[in-house]
Order: sequence, then structure tokens, then C-alpha cells
Amino acid sequence: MLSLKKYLTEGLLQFTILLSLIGVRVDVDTYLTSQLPPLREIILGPSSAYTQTQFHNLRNTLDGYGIHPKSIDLDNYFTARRLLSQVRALDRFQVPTTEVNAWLVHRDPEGSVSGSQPSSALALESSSGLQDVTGPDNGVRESETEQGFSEDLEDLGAVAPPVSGDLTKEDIDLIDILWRQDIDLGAGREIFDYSHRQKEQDVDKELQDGAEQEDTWPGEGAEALARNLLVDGETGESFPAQVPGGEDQRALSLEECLRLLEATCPFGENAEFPADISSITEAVPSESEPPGLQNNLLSPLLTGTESPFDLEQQWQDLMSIMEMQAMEVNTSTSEILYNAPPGDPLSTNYSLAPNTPINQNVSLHQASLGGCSQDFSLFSPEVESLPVAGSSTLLPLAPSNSTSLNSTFGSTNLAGLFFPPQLNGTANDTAGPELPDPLGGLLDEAMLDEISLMDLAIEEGFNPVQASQLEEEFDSDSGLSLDSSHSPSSLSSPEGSSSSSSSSSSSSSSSSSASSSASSSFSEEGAVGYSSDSETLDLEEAEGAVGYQPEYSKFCRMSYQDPSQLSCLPYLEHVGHNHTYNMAPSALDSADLPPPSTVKKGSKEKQADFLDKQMSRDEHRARAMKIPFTNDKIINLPVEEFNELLSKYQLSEAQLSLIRDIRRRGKNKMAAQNCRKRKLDTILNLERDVEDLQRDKARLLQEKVEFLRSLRQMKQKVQSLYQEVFGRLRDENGRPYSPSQYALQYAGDGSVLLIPRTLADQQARRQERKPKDRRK
DNA sequence: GAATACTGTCATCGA
DNA sequence: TATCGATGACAGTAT
Repeated sequence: MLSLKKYLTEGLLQFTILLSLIGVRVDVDTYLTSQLPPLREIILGPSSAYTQTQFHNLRNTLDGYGIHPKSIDLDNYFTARRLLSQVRALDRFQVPTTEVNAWLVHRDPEGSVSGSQPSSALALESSSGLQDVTGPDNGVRESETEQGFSEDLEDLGAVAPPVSGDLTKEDIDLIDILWRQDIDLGAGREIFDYSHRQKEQDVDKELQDGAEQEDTWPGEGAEALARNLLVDGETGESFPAQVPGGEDQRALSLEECLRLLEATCPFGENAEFPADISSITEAVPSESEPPGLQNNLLSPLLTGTESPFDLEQQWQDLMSIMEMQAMEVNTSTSEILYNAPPGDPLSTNYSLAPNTPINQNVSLHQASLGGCSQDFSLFSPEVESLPVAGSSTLLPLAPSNSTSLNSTFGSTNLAGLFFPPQLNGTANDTAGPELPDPLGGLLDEAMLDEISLMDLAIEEGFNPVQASQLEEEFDSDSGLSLDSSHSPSSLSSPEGSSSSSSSSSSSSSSSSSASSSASSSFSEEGAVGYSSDSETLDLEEAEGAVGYQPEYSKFCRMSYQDPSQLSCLPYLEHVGHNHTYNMAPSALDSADLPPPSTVKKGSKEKQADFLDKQMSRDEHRARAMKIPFTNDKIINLPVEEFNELLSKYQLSEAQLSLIRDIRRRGKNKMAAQNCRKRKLDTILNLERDVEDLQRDKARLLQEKVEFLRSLRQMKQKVQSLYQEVFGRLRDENGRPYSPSQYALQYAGDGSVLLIPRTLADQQARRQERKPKDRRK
């Protein structure tokens, strides 16, 4: 179950993200034919399985369309089954690139190719089971999906040449837009979706009219669907044809979102000037550059100060996803991670050894977040700072083979998620500034260990979380939150045997010769050692619950054996596994039992022997010693009452000794059960504590990465300012100072001094020694 | 038949 | 000192 749950959860997450990216309308017809009209109505009803809008509505429980709660799971399950396979196939290089291409085509003002594709797209859709292809963009996407990756590149080059030439950035922007739209879904969207779902329903009715043809829906059903697709345009978000002016609205929203993105994303403008960053960074120790260039750099750096807020939220979202994702180790990712562009200025000072455990641990589940990985790259300046070279920008994303694609989509962006790209940069890039690296100490081995531990915590913490959740379901604070599903077989069989057990006679005669027949009767009842209803009730009346605690404790493991709690679970009252402590047959004599005449003699003997076997040793002893009261009284009575009870009877020394032993053992038995319950609770609490600590640690590490990123930005800013100031300095003759001979030094009062390089180096060495001495 | 889990029991300690 | 609860250890039983 754990694996299944994990699989579904993971798949649904991937599926969710994928839907968010491509706006796929889920094809439920394949799975819900006319044999399941109610389910079909529920799932294909006004609210389900259409677009990302509905999906997030479901997730956000907007309930705008009155879905039955259970339909959500069914919906997710059936859709996930099919779409999960597509998500899984991401590493076979189809979907991720097509997602990107679809949006690019949509944004292409010319859109010549995309506009010519709808018919083929529909045909492909019917064959692939994807219904969502409504717009020309999706048509291209579908066709590309079918045709493979090589043609994707061609389409990219021919159809959707990026305006800025940075395809990666556009992809990132678009993906971020989708995310924002998902988050900010308003009523207008829902209304739109609703109206167009009604039309969809009409089409479905038409399909249902031709009920037999539904199974073979690629025929007429596909045509109807095609009509529907041409009419409603699916997916709501990206669909212009349905609503007049819808395309304009969409375009407007895109632009708005782009503006929003540029305003919030600290690297948005950075990506526009990757070369500038590189040149400036490299130029710090060397000769200065024209100051005008730096102005272009400073502004994005300044805007970068706003980044932690947005990034924080996005990190939280992503990490919440990551916590639910069972991340697997993908060692191949390191290759991609360390193949960062050599000119990447951000990777200059924060490179890692390629064999650090970080990148071995950081990876997504195969290509599970292939589409989502683009979102991750949104926060990755590395991606945005890739050399802008048109289609060449896609090269890191373009797989030469399936393996590389898997690693690319599975890990690269995830690395950007967990660690800023500079962490994954190569160590070969030594073109950085010569200023003392303030971050060098922060990225030592300890830091790497922590980050790797974070991965381990997330990885290892997942199962304990699930386990604890199951445990919590299994064992609540009361210790008796039992579910019948946990032991269905145990519940059914004893109940089935209750009738025969209740018909047992009142005869207390037990014979050893009846053992064979008794055992056979047990096998017939299918529940050897389980007490019947009447037995339990009678025994509880006669002796109290002490003798029957093991029964339900078997279900709740180490639960407290409190009979009062047992009353809350009537179905458990009658079911259980009893080793000992059954009532004495004499107690059954007074119980309400059917007249002996209604019971066969053989069954009487069987029952007697059965009950005799169910008696505990102490009960046997008490019976043998003719103790005049029940073991329950012996055990549970308070000391005073117990002594009074003993004083009422004339008991021999052996009887008194036995009674005291019974009392001691009975109390000790309950104490042992309580002790074990406490022990289990302690373990569970510790488990939860560990999970909490793991979450806290992961969160803190996220924050740390964020801080490092901010620090890096500040450092770049300082470097730029340094160069700008240094470049403007002139000596008495009006000549610029040589960076190799002079350096700027920041004084403690905020002033900046121009000192010889040698002196500056000496001071830098002194400052380096001080921390070392302090450590000693 | 071995491994494991559950349960009862004993011995012991401390309150 | 007797009683009781808690707990480790062991053994029996069931799965």
C-alpha cells in the first residue's frame, strides 16, 4: 500500500504539474465508458478532469460545481493512470519539449504553422487519448509529441523563433505565468470553464446517444469530440476561439504576467545580459570596461534585493512538492550539473566538486517533474544566464539520447531548485574576481554535508512520514483508533462463528477426549482462539474485561486495555485473539444461553472443551482450587474490598496464595500491556519528532540557500560598484589606476581607500589568519 | 522449520 | 513492610 500510495501521490503531483504546464484536458472516456454512467457523470460532470483550472479547483476545494468528494479520487486515479504514463515518458523526450514549444508557438504572433495544424492535431489527439488539443498551439504540441524530439527542434527554429533569442527564459516566464494563473484562478476563469464544460457535456450526451460507439470512440466519438474541440477550445486558459476576444485577453494576461515576472524575478533582467555579467565579473581584476555597461548590470542587481520574498514563497511551494516527492538518487545528474557554462559568472566562486553527494542525491524522480523542472529553473540564474544563442540555448535541454534527457530534465533544474546554480558550477571557472570571497567559508564541506543531509532527510523522511501517518491512523491518542480495515479477516471470521458459539450449551463438562472434535470445530469456525460475541459479552458480565484484553489488543497492537475504551468499538468487542483469560465455564452456566435441547450434544462438548481451552492458567487453577469468586474480582478490586472479600470466605492457605498470585499476575499483565503501549507511543512520538526536525532542517537549509543566493547577489553588486568606482579613479596625471597595482579597500566607517595592491593583499592575509587563530 | 510478533509471566526496582 | 506500578527479560504461542 505504501508503494501504491507513493506511486499515486507522486504521479498525481507530476500530473498536476504537467497539466498546469500544458493545459491538457483529461480523457476519461477511455476509462469510463457507458458501463459506468454514474462515475462518468461525476467525473465528466461540470467540474472534473478538464483543465488545469478544474484540477486546481479540485485541489483547492472550491467546489464550484458540486463534485462528490469521492469523485476527486476517482478522477485523479483514472486520469493519473494514463497521464502518469505520459509523465513517466518524459524521459523519453516527448512531453517536456513539446510543452515548451506549445507555448512558444502560441505566443508567436505569426503562428502560421500553428494555425494550420488543428485537424492533424485532432487526429493525433484521438489516437493518443488526449482531448485537450484545442488551439493551434496544442495542435503543434501534439504533433510534435508524436513526431519526436528532432522535429521539435525544427519546429522551434521555424515556427517560434524567440523574440529575445533566449528560449529558456521565455519558457521559464511562461511556466511561471501558468503557475501564477493556477494560483490566482478567479471566478472569471471558472465561469469560462463552466460554460465550456456545458458544451462539453452536450457533446458527451451526443456521444452517449450513440452508446455502443463510445467504446470505439475514435470513430464518431472522435468526430464529435473534434467538433467539441473546435468549439470550446479546451483548457480554458490558452483558448481563444471559445470566447470572443479571448485571445486578446490571454495575450494581455501573458504580458501582464510577464511584467509581473520581470518585476519579481531577480534574474529576469539578468538573463537579458548574461554576457554583461560575465564580462564585468571577469573584468574586475583586470582592466576596466566602459562604465556604461555596468549601469545595465547594476539595475538588475539592485532589483535582486527583492528576490528573497518571492523566492521564499516559491521555494516553500516547491519544497512542499519535494517533500511529497520520493526523490531518488540520480547520479547521472551530476554530469549535467557540472556542465554549466564556463562563462557563468555565478558559478565562479561557489563551485563544488563533481563528486559531492549533493548532486548525487538531488534529482527528481526520473523525469517526473520534467515539465515542472522548467519552473525550477525559473529560480535558477544559471539557466537564465546561459549564452543566448537562439536554438543553441536548447542544447542543454536537447537530449542526445534518452539518458541524457532523463538526467537533464530530472536533475538539472532540481539542482537549481535546491542549490543555486553557482553551487553546481564547475571549479574550472577561475575567471572570477580576485576579491576575497566572502562566501567561500560558507560553502565548505560542512555546508555541502548539510545540503546533502537535507536531501537525505527528505529522502529518508518521506517514508517515516508516511509510516507515521499510517500509524496515526492506526493508533490515535486514545490508543484505540482502530479501523476495521486493518484486520478485515480477523473481523469477519469470528463474527461468522458467533452464531455457533452462542449456541453452546451450559454444560461445563470438559473432556480431553473431545480435543479432536473441538479442534475440528475450530477449523470449521475458522477462528481458533477467537471469542464469539456471546462469549465475550457473557464473559465481560461475569468476569469483567480483564480476561479479554488480549483480544482487542491484538488489533490495536499495544493499545491500552481499557474495557471502557473497548465499548467505543463494538465491533472489536466481539473480535479478538485470546491467548488466555477466558471465563470459567462455570460463569457461562449463568449466562443467557439457548436451552440445551436446541443444541446437539456434540457441540456442547466442543464448546465446553473450547472454553476450557480458552481459560487461562490462573482460571484453571482458580477453578481447580475452587476459588469462590472470579478472577476479575481478584484482580480488579481495590485492596480494601479485596481484603473484605477474602475475609468473607474461609480460605485455605493455598487458596489465599493462589488468589494473591492471580491478583499479582493479573495486575502485572495489565501493567505490561500499559508499559508496552507507552513504549510504542514513545516510539511514535519520537518518530514524529524526527520528522518535524527533518522538516525544520530542510526548511532551514532552504533559507540558508536563499541567504547564500542573496549574499551572492550582493557580492556581485559590490563587485560592479568596485569596478565602476575603480574605473573612474584617475591619478594626478588623469590616467586610470592599474588594477594590478592598486586596489580599493573598504574601511570600517564606510569609506573607501585606494591602496597599493601589495598592501591590500597583506591585509587580506591577516584577516584570513584571524579566524583561523580564533578557531584554534 | 525459521523468523517474527504478540502476549503472559517473573524478577526487580522505586514510590 | 506491604502494596502497587513500571519495566526488562524470558518463554510460549500464533502467524
